[in-house]
Amino acid sequence: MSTEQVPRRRRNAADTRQLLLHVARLRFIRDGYAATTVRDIADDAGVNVALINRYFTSKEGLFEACLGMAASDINRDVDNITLDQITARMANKIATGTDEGSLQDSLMMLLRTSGEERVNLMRREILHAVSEKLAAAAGRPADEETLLRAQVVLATAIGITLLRTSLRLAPIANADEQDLIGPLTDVVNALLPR
Amino acid sequence: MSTEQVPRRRRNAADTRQLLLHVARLRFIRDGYAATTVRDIADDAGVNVALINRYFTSKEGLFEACLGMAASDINRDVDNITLDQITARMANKIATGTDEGSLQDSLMMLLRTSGEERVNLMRREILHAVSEKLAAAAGRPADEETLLRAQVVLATAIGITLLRTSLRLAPIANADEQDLIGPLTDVVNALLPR
DNA sequence: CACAAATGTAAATGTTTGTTTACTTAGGCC
DNA sequence: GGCCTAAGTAAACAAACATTTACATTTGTG
Repeated sequence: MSTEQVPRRRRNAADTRQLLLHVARLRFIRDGYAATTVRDIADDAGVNVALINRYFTSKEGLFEACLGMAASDINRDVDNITLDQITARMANKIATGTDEGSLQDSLMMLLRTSGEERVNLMRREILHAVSEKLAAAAGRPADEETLLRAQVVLATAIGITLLRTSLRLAPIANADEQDLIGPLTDVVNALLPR
Repeated sequence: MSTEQVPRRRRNAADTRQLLLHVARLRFIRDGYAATTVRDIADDAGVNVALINRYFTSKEGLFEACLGMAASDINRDVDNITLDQITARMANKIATGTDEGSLQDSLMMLLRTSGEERVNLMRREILHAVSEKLAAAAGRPADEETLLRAQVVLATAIGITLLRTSLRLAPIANADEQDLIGPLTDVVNALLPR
């Protein structure tokens, strides 16, 4: 049996910064901002606590950086999306496991709050952009009602993600892509008919 | 101008207990478990911190009591509900402001976690019961797919509540009962066709 | 009215928190 | 190859935290 020694990482600021981002994101998503301690994060990364303040000035700064990552990931997912793709991509991205930058992760990250008002504004802007892209995919004039309906689609995605990852409620938590695609198709077609 | 002195409440264990429950629920819903301090709660109630431990043994105990309240409230809301009522009641209960025991409050409370596994089990049981009642309202045999579809309805309610109360995302955050009833009807009919 | 139990408070306790400081170690460049 | 800067660490810091203890006040009752 190997000694499970992590292959001793060489000193590299960029790599360490990235590593901290990665493990912090997982913690923030799973436990939330307040319940996550900077020592938790540092231990996960196998580095000293002080590095968090060195690279991100504060716990808050690290959180904002994680939020920025989630924003990029989720924007990439919904960019130039078409109405036909919404259902399939939602089912796929939601059902697919929690790998780095998955839609589930990004959505959960967007639900986390640090209490800072600036962060709340960021979250609102990101989600507003997402719902506008969904509304645009519907192809209809971007009126208030279309936007509202797009946000209900978004709400469904968020709710499903919550029930699956945070609450682990059966059977939806164990549903695979194939199980989800039917209900999701019905919801999207009902909310954003072509 | 009056001195704004709160009408000095007489000593009464039951009343104080209830008062603590009330203000704690609001805090837990708004700020989450970890971000809420027992001093916040005690100050809101205008009583000494030690009373929390006296009446609920711990912060955790107080949280569980709040969760129990939310469970009762939400069960009352979905008990014996019929398919026709789901849409109207969802739209009404979601749109209606955040008064004591509102559906929005109960749902938000169910999303809060203290980290304790026992609490996670409670939340899962409550939501499972809710989704079973929704499935029962659909009138169809209680197979897995009906339950899954009922949980997607629940997910939509949760998502909308989150977007409204926690993220305050416009325009869904400002939508009134009349604005919501259309999209909600479409979603419920699509997921649980009669 | 007195007194005992119930209700409430103030203050102290020991952790845990995020952050800072002073120090050590590794790595690239002339 | 020595050296200077970048990268990382250990230890200490004060503030905030949940909880406990010891004490005060109110309230119902004989």
